[in-house]
Amino acid sequence: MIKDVFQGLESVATIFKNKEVLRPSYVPDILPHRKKQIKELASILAPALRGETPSNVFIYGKTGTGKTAVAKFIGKQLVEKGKELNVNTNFVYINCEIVDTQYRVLQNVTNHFIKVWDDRVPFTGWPTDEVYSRLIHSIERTKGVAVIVLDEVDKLKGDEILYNLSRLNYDLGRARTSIIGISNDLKFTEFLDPRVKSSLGEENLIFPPYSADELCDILGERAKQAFDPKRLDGQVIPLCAALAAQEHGDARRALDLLRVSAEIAERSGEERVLERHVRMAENKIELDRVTEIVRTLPIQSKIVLMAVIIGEEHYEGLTTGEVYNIYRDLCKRGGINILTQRRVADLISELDMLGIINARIVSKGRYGRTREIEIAAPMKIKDVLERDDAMPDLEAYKPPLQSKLL
DNA sequence: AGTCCACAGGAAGGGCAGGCGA
DNA sequence: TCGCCTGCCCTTCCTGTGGACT
Repeated sequence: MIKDVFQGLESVATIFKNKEVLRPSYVPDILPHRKKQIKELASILAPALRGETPSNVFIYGKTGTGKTAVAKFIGKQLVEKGKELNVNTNFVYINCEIVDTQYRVLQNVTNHFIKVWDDRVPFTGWPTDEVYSRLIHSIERTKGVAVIVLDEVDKLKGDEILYNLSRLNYDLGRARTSIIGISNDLKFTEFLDPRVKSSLGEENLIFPPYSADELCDILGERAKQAFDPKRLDGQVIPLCAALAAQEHGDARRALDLLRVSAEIAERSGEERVLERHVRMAENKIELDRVTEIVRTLPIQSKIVLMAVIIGEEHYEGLTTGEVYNIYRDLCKRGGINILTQRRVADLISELDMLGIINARIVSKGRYGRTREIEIAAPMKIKDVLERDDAMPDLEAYKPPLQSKLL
């Protein structure tokens, strides 16, 4: 019987002073290299402080370029300034990846204005138009301006909600609203209803990716709060910044790298974070990413992937036909229906696009044209597949002999 | 030069699930 | 609740292809 498993662990010396500032959800007080965007957004929303309607804004930028941080930062300031000037300003933040239907967006926004628990709109049950009129009523009562941020707005199911929100101002009396849509998909607006498109895109803000130097500043700023300076080796921050800049200037990735590096250093009982911890963190993050992709793959793709792994262990220059033979065996063993080779070829292409395998077309002359396939991800993914309940039993499985050549 | 292999990959269409309006 | 629509997954059928072999 193990008693008190946390005994001794709670007081272990920690490298972190404040780990929370490295989390993606944290909104810093200083946003380096985003002065221009902050100024622009502030000037767009400034009319709110005079009780006038600010324009709707569409913010575009790749992940980790500070869109959300800037929006939240401005929102906080707006509400504070409003209090100072005695103007009622409200700021509602919705992440559309989590809240993705018309009803739930309306419900969330409405509930932001309702302070009494019993009066809140329930998760389900009300007709959508009733929630809408409750929202109008609630905003109306504030007699002020409400800024509604829809983060990852491209994840919304249907654009009706955008249309409804954008026409809120026509249904409101004294109160006013402004919508800020945030997306990392520039093409998103192309598919919108033209009315919504023109309404949402009154103002457009583009957030460019950070350069390696800029990421250094951002990390430095956060690191000041997160660590005691002597806990970090001088090379750690530049390395994290350089690795993240290689991707697409993603600050979130840079912060993740720094945090995971420090966690690894801490767990291995070291006093300082060193360059090699960053390298280990890079591998760990990559493995986590691939593991997650593999774990959530549909069963047929998992079996194809397993066939590739087994094939690579037994064959030289694995081809589509060989993978298909192994795949068929695995399906038979697991009692799973067998797809056609045409379909499996497409699944192989999909795995290739996900970066889990490499498949390149080669011509073997007399012996036909095919794809040569190899695993591109760490071999640990085999464990992930084997742990899957739906996978066929591989006990004592031997793939068919390599068909030709060699 | 022509043949032939082992596929790649496009096109068309069937079957099914889920969403939506009447 | 029903019928319609849409999107997705999949099959079937087909044409195209690079290079070793004849």
